[in-house]
Amino acid sequence: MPTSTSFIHEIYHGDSLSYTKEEIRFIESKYEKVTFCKGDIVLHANEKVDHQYFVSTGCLRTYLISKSGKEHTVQFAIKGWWISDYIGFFSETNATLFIECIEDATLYKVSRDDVEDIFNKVPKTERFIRKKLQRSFVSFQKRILANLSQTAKERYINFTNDYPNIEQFVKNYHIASYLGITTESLSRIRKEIAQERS
Amino acid sequence: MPTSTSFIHEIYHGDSLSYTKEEIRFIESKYEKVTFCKGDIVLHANEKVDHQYFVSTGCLRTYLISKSGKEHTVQFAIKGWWISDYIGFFSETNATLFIECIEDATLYKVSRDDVEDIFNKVPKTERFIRKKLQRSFVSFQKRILANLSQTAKERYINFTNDYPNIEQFVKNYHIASYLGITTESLSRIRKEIAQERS
DNA sequence: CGCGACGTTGATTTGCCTCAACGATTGTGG
DNA sequence: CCACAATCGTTGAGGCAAATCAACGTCGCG
Repeated sequence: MPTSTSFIHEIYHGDSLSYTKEEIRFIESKYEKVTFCKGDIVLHANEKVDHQYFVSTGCLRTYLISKSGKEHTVQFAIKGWWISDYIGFFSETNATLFIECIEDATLYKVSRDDVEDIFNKVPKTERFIRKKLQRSFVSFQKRILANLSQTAKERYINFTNDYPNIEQFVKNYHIASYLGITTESLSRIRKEIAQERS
Repeated sequence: MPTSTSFIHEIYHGDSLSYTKEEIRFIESKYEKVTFCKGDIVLHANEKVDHQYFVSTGCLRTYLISKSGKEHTVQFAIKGWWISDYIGFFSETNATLFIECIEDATLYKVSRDDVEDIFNKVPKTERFIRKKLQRSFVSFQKRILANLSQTAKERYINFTNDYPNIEQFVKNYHIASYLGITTESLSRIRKEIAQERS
């Protein structure tokens, strides 16, 4: 591999624009490679949220701990996805979520300020990021619709269909907390589905 | 008012950038003013979604009709908000939602293609729109968290606190379908809250 | 091995839904 | 100006999906 193939190509993969070596060097200087182990907490609730993370390998999730002490998973992220507490990151408030590493991970982190610097120095990145934002927007809209209009069983089936690559990494109690049900209920749903297949 | 004060200033209100007269004329040419009456359906499910709408006056909502025939409200929009079926608008698929006018409204509509044209001709608008997107993103994230972690009663109380300006326009059955409960349940919740205040 | 993490199963409770009937309010035509 | 219907919200009775609480397998690992 030539040295010109930078991790930046992985992050900006799918961007139709091409970047000069200088632009790549600049962008590269703003990202920091970090690694985490299964079980590590990348960000704690109430901390300042200054970074977002691009996932190169591994798996992470964000979750809320509600007043009653229960966990509610907001997002999973695997290879090629971004993750952060986006409420905190975008509105510059302290975190409400935890970011947890659930499978040994290699990430590229970038701060909010550096994202802005990149937009200013290499404006064409802004379009790419806007389109990414739009796609995320679409999937969150779909999630809201699913929560409003589907039963727990339907949501589980759709989850396994939509994210087979995530299912293999995560525990059932992660999925339950993503679907908004208890582990016991998910267990019964899984049993029901297994029986239907016989 | 000088003629240089265009409706564009209303739409791009809060944008710190200033625009030349020519830029404003160009952007203006891409927007079309439209009016709707209470009860009008601005967009039907299964239609192509080519436009988004900026609300100048009035009130609208988007909703899904699920297989079981029930309505689920995704979004309300009043003065200063944008509305569309953003799943369809961003992913260029047919609408899954209806857009309904629930209070006589004046809107400025703009097509997906014209939005792109504006970005190309007046690139500085892209940043403003991206920031708007980020703010929407935050509120949808909060909605997902609320649905996952709060009771119907908590969600109702938070809704009335967060959107007092919307509450005055909409019927209780609109709110119920936004919160993901039935009108009967909302009625009982309201009764309970009223009793607590005595 | 023995312990802890994870998943399952059963019994019971509960929050919300469903179905049905009944006010209250508003708008409309005779 | 009243009669009437339509729309919207409320109330009650009964049912159901999922939560809660508790106990018990099972697997992997120090």
